[in-house]
Amino acid sequence: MQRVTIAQVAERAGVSTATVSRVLSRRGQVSAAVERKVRRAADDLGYQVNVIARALRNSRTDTVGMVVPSITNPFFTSLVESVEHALGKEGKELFLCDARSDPRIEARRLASLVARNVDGIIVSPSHGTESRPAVQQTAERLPLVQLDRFVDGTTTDWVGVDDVAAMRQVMDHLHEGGARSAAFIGSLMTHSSTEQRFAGFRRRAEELDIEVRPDQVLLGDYSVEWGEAAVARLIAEGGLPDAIVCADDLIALGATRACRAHGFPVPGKVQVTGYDDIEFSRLAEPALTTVHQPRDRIAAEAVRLLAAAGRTNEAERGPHAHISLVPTLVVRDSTRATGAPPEGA
Amino acid sequence: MQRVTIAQVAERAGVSTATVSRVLSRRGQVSAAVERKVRRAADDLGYQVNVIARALRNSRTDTVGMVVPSITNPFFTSLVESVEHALGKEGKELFLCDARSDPRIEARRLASLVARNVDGIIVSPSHGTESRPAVQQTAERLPLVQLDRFVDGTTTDWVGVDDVAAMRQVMDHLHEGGARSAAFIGSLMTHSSTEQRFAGFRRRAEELDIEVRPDQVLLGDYSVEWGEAAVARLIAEGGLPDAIVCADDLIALGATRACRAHGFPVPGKVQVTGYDDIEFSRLAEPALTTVHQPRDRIAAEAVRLLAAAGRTNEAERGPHAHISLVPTLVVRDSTRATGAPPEGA
DNA sequence: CACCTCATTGCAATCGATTACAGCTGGGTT
DNA sequence: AACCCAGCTGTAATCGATTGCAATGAGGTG
Repeated sequence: MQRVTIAQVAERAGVSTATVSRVLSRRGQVSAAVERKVRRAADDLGYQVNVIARALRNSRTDTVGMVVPSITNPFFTSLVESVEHALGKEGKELFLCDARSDPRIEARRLASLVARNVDGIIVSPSHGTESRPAVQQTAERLPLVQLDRFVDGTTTDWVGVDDVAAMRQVMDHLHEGGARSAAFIGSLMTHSSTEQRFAGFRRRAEELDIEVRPDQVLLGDYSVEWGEAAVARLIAEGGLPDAIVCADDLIALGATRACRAHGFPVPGKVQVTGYDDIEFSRLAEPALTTVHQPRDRIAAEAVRLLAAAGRTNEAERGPHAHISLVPTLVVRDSTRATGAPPEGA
Repeated sequence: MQRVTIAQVAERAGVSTATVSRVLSRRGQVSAAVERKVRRAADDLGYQVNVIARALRNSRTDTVGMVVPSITNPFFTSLVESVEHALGKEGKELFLCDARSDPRIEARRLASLVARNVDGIIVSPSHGTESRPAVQQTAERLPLVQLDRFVDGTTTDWVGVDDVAAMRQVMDHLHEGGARSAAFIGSLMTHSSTEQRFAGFRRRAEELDIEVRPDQVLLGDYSVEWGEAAVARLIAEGGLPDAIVCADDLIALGATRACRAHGFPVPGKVQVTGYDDIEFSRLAEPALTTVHQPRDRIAAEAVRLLAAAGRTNEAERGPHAHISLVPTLVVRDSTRATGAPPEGA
């Protein structure tokens, strides 16, 4: 395996390894005749550079590492796709790791990426505080950009959306649809995204005079199951409010399902909103009103920041950037059109 | 970045690099006192091996590469998750690549994995024939296992499910539900999976005397959109059969949606089945009857084959294994319970 | 006391590609 | 004719970890 080395190509072409390297990496001057001989030999032998050896010598791998909390969450997979696309344009490749929402696994992955000499790391941290040591240490060694979520109290580049602004749009829309009370279903506050989204939710609710009962703020995790369970609890403990605002689409999908299963039509009896605009939010019954994140743009900015960090010397690296993009509300069928009151109200 | 080398640890501990290496990789004999000194020094400096350098020397990277047609297809992401899990137990890591369903990108990814000296490759080829050269060449250099799909006429290890047996179960179930005619919606026959599934479909349909009109076999790609479009075409060109058998869940999700949108209740007027049992098949309305693939088992077998291939010398590698697991039918609400005739029949 | 054994430890080569530096060659200058 | 220069090519050092071989020294034996 991987038998053909530059030395063999050199021998076959009757030149030195230096010359072969110069031809194959297009650096330095080589006469046309020799170049032809070398290329010929390389093709004949099926030569392929050994990226490992090159990386050791250059301490550059043209590879970027990415760590996400869960590869089965469609939001992250589409983010990964966008990142890979953006990197492709720069001739870089992506090394993807799944942290399984566990800061310890996450720390191992980060360490392993550092050991692999990736040129930079893009991470969406699993935990708002427990991810800190690993992320911080990693950022001291390599260019690192946090994506979507971020760790409390770290100073690294970050790209994401303005959750507060998004929630403002959501609440305004629900209010127009007649909602005067609302529940919030999110993950534990250990993710910055839930924290931000909840903050935006609460602030605008107050401003619009939408009632939020403290026992109707339910925190679990980003999953369909949790959405279902949370709604079951709401129903058991005093009934549903006019609207249920969910911190992501998976939760919203589960919540919608549970509402309907318990005989509360959506959006007839209760409006439901999601967040992320994953593909299935469009397919759900009813199609989900949600917040669309500009994934390609987020990815592009992240890649740009990494590239910039890679070029400048570590010591003179400037202040870190926090890039916050504005997401857009996608109105579908799980909320009511303007002004319609709740059924039977 | 990555500043601490074995030499620095050696200096700090007052020993040679050889000794440090022996301590840190637990090989060879080292006195307890020296071992302590070395570990102490390594910890103090925050030493981490440079995997690149080690890989160059050992020509082993403890990394397995995986190439899938599309990372946004939930079936593949859950397969990836299973593979990563299985590899974790062996102390290996996964390098994941997305081929975007393009054999050319796929070829590039494979080449890059070879160049990166991965220990083995797991690939679900994008195309039944065009993927051949790249897969074949790669398999000559490295242990390689094809997963789920395979390339026509290649001799490598393969792990997947028995599509024909699965389709047999599907057809039997539909037949019991009263179906006497059926359509098939799949991807182009360029994927072995569609090919196999269609073969199983057709064979059992014949045996059960279920009518399959040639113009009701529609081939596009694995996507929700195609499922919707295909059903629209069926309706436009002569109406729906008793059952629609789809080559994967995404198609089935789209098909179901389109049926309902055009006023054909599922399973009332038409039964629909999927394949893969992705998470959203359970959440769809109605929940999808589908074929569950034993993903963990598939992944475990693939990893086992790779490990075995890695141990034996390439030359004396035995015959290649084709491991075919039996999937199970998951009956949900998009098909009819035993014996019920179509509505209005 | 001479000699042997065996556990430790160090030296230096090695993996494969890159590149600073030096050497060579042929043509152009004065 | 002596000298320069530019363009090409080769030699050898380098990246960091591993490991065969040799050296060292402590302890044991006769």
